[in-house]
Amino acid sequence: MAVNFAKRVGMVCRAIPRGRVATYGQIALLCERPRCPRQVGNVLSRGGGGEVPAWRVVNSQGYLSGAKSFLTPDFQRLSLEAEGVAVSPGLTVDLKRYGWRPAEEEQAALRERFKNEGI
DNA sequence: TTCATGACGAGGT
DNA sequence: AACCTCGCCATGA
Repeated sequence: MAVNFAKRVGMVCRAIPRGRVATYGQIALLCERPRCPRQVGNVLSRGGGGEVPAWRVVNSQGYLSGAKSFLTPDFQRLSLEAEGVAVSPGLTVDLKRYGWRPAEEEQAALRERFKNEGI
């Protein structure tokens, strides 16, 4: 494999601040794999390379598409609400309000870490 | 090694 | 709004 995708996904997810959410597509971009949002989901569903706050990842519409893959179906919703993220009855969050928007410096720092750790 | 499987996303109907 | 189709490609069996 060219790079360790799973480790990158884990690293990026751990960079998502408490109280914010990121989309699969966004994670893929930050992993420098722009066409792999689906693979991000694959990785997370298998545990995501270490301890990862996978509940902060939602789809491009803000929907908690992975909710049923956690220990219990409401684990993701409860986790998000516990850190201040409002989850609608339809199991969606407002990306405008809670979407993570990493500064360019933070994105560069992640790329640097990929390089340093050879992943 | 090949092959089926998706926690996706964009575009179309 | 609510489907449906298709391209995508890292995993694991």
